[in-house]
Amino acid sequence: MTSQATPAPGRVGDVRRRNLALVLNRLGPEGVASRAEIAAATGLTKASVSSLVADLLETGLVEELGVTRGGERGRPGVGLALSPRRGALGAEVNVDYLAVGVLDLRGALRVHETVEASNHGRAPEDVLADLRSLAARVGEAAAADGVELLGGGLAVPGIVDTASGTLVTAPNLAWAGVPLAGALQDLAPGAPFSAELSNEADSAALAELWYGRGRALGSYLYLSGEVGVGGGLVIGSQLFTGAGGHAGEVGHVVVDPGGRRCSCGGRGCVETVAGQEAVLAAAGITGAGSTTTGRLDALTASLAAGDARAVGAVERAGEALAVAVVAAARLVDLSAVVLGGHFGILRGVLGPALEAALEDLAPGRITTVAFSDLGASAALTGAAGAALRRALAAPHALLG
Amino acid sequence: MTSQATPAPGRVGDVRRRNLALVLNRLGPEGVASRAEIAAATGLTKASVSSLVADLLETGLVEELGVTRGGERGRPGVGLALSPRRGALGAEVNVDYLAVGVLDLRGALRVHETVEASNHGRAPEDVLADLRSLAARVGEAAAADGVELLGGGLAVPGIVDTASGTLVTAPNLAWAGVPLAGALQDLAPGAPFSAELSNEADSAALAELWYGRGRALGSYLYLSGEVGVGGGLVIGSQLFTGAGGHAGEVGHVVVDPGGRRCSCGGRGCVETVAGQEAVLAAAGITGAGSTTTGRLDALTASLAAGDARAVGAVERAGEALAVAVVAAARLVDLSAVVLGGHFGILRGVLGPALEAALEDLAPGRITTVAFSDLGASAALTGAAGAALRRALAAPHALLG
DNA sequence: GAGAATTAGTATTTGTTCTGAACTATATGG
DNA sequence: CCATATAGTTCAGAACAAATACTAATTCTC
Repeated sequence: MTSQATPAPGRVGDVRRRNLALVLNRLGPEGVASRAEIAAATGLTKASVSSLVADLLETGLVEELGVTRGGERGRPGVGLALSPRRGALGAEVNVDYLAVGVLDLRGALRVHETVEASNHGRAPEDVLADLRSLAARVGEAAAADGVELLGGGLAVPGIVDTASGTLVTAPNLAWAGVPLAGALQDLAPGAPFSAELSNEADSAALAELWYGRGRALGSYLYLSGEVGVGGGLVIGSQLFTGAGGHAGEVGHVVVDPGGRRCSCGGRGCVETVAGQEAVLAAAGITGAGSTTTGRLDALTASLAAGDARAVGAVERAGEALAVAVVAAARLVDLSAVVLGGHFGILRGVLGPALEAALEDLAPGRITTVAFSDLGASAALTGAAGAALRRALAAPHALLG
Repeated sequence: MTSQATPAPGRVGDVRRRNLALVLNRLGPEGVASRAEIAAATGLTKASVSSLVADLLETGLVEELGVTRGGERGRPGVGLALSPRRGALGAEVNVDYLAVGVLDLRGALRVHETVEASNHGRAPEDVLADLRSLAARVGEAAAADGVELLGGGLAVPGIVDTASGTLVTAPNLAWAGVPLAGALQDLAPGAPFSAELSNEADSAALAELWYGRGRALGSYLYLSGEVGVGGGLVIGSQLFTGAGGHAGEVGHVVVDPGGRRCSCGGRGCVETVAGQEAVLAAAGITGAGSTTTGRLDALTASLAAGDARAVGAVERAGEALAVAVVAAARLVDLSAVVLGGHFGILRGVLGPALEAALEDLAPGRITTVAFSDLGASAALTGAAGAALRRALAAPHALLG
């Protein structure tokens, strides 16, 4: 829910909490700054910044780097930066694999391990047991590398209830109503911030914002091509979750009111044209005795060979995506799109088709069409990054 | 822009500013409360509430009502309520009329005056001169009625830049790049809060939220049928302005990728099917020698007579709107729509067509389709209401 | 190379604001 | 008339940032 929650009364201590986070966020993007620079940038006095930084050093989130040479006159400042000795664990349960990684506060993915496994229809408890042991192994590797975990995050391909840690429904895993609170607790045991559950497309969209193509954009629609078509809306450098908490569901925007029935019960949805199954079927690639990965490889081979049927199928997918992108552009006033997931491998044909359709449907409206370069670690990076930001937003929780 | 602006440092005084607004908002919806009730509801101590209320009484925004009888034991509380002696002026410049009204803090429209005039293509300075004298007359009437103005707002049918008070473009008025800062200053001269410029559909959407059908909803898409099709997104009881500040532009969402070229340069936009001109043309109602109002009357007459061509035109408009509404439902996770403006007079045919199309395209997704009952004063009510809320959010500005 | 200039960071006092506890004020009920 | 209950006020105490005056460390200039 986006609505303003409980009307918490303002207390005197809130001021310090806010200023701690303010100073910390100054350190975030730039990397290094001195107390004096922070004072100038935030409007706080040097005295206040000194006091706040002392607390932040105590939390372990920040460390001093020693004197920074400016070549100018006067006493040199002491460099301050986010500590690479603190991090968060990000995990992803997907249809074809499990993945866990540890991201430190400087943005480096310090450990990263993937286990290939077909999880569709598998019992959740079995998958979660595998995830638990993988997370333990990665967590130990991170500890050996000197990274202490602040929290964690788990991204899943389905609709989630973050508050309760429940996976409401994940058609591609054939899971529904799976309580994951226990699995979340085991991701980063003993960490000061609790792990949260998130949707995979949302996490990937955030990974783009913090570590990928979105850094330069600030506001964009992220499109994730997996089995379905997922989406995440980033508005003003923040994930926009909408009225009910599940915004950005691009897969079921209607692009052809007279079109085919969709599995959602609707008609003419994006997924009926640009979903993986729809594209493969339209390209004439049958599923007989082949894995999803194998069929996608066949599709890229057909595209490379210039097969007209395959090219046409991907072009139609691009046109369908364009209709949905224009809807987003009009409704939430966006001008950029970032494409990730399997859309990346279709880039050569999909990109031009999408751009051409956008020019036809709404000339000049969309000014940026970018493809992700984060690859398969996007979702876990986003989940871990979100955990780090929860810590950066509440540093006071780490103080005695 | 939705992005976080300047990183203002937290000061001790911020706490009081926030708590003043917190207490004031407790008074808002309910109407009456005692200091003790406010303390219990907000979590502030009785001592703090007493001190805050003393300041609020000084601002004139709040007044004591005398002892409230509870019939229970103990000392009775003193009722507190927003003062009906403070209000804001709302104004609207539209194609066919000028309108100005004064809304008080209790939500009553105390004065309201409309001047019919065809403003299309008229010189802005002439229209604004008329507006100025109308606002002066209404302002004096309000003063005579004991209402002191806190601020004002002006709603216009076009794209606005609120920060600079500029009307960027208003095709239906044939205006572009009109600086309105001067006109805004003259709306409520001497008022402590400066008047702001807003888009008409956005203001109408807010009027629904605060005084209309939106009170029970909290999140919805408002659709305004004027010459064009405008929209306003309300998410979590707040107007959502999107990445660039102009969200909710429903009129140019693509509903028919193979459809007609639109005046915007795009193709198959909502307005090419559900815009006033498109509907009238499809209904076979020619424009020869008749005003817009006259042609709309002819359309309603045809509908009442069951004319197949007119009914079909409105039904197709409903189907086009449904595609856009589903896009909004998916992208920002909404489940309610409120229709206003000229859509109200088409209600009998448009409502069922829209609902049927919604059931076909996305069964169960939209649970509420409501029509506005605020009539022609919606936009000015929203503009005035926004001015009142600016005052309620910053009561400290009224203290010495 | 000594002192002036300049910038970084710290210590101390002051004013604002909330909290908590004790207190006064005003009602109901027996 | 007194016990009880609720409303509201007063006052000391703690937390906090601002303002001011200070110390620390470096470069520039003569």
